[in-house]
Amino acid sequence: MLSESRCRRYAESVRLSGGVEAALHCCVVLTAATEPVPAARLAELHGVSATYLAKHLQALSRAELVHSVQGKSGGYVLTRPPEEITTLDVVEAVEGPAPTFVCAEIRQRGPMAAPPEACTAPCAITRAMIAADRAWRAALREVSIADLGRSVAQDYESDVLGQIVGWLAPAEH
Amino acid sequence: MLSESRCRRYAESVRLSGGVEAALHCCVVLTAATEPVPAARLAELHGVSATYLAKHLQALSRAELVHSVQGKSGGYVLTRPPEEITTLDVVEAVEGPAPTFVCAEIRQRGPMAAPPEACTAPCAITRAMIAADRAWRAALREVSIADLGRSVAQDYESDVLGQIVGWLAPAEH
DNA sequence: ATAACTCGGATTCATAATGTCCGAGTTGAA
DNA sequence: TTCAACTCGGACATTATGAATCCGAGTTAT
Ligand code: FES
Ligand code: FES
Repeated sequence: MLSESRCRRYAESVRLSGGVEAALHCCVVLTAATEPVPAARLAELHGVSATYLAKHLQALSRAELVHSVQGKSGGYVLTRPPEEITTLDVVEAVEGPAPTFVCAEIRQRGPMAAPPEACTAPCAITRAMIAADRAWRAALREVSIADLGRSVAQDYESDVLGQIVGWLAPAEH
Repeated sequence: MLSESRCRRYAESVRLSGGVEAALHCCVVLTAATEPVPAARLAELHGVSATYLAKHLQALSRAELVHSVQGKSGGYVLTRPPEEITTLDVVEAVEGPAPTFVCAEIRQRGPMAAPPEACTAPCAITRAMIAADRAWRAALREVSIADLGRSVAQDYESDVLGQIVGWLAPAEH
């Protein structure tokens, strides 16, 4: 459908799901919105599949980051002020709380297996991975949705968010 | 085959491939080894599929982390002293150099798309993700394979690495 | 010279992410 | 009060990616 042939050579496994990008962009938009925004409208705005984006918004809803308003003029609204929603919150909501590294306890397999009673503490390798994981999450926790909104505003001269909100509201109904 | 039903509920996408764990354990073992170790032997030691582990060792070989010695008593040897091989080197070799987050340029899609000429710099969201990615890699870079070996030695009283090397060498041949 | 043992890349299979659908619930207006 | 339209919510196919496998090329010790 799309002509894009975005060379996706990169494809081993550390990559995090594409839905994260959409979810974050949606959150930034919601930062500026004053009324509930339907998922369909957000999808049209971003040019992505409506049903698929809905799936991710549901994840945000489950994580209590956004509140869903049903009914005729319903949609999604942020539950907390944007300063209190971190990028990490969104990422964990969409990607799940899984750690980047899961130890399969390799050390307990094979002929030289370590006895289970010696494996109360995590393996040294696991510890290193967990430390890195913590660093990653800490960095994401430093940035709030509000920060992202401000950065976007600075990037473009014009008041992009304002324009977008304007486009959202009147919408031929 | 294996009775383990290791509940793998965690399954969204940030998780990094299981091969990393095996590769790192192999590197730690190679730290102590004095002679080339065949992939098959490493696989047996860890109780994992030989052919699959070979795949990952090849990745390490391509990344110039280990040198492959062919022939009758060949195998793998570390190319550099273990102090100069970081955990990050191994992870990148196995998982590929892909960043954790790839921006699909959502901002350039849809009715309110930003014009391409305004998108020379990466999106604010991308910047945040890149920063977190840097933090993650920095943490992994801090730990060398030699460090891991030392930590393992401290964890267990007995000289595990020595025992393993002993098991590797004589091996009914 | 031979034979055995090594790695190397190309191939197949299974899992999980992507993308989609229709039904339940709620709101707003007539 | 009734109705109708619009919303979200979870359950369902499809496709891409990772996991696991195989056999062939090359090298070395005998
Ligand atoms: S046993 Fe899993 S990382 Fe060492
Ligand atoms: S356009 Fe890709 S992260 Fe903003």
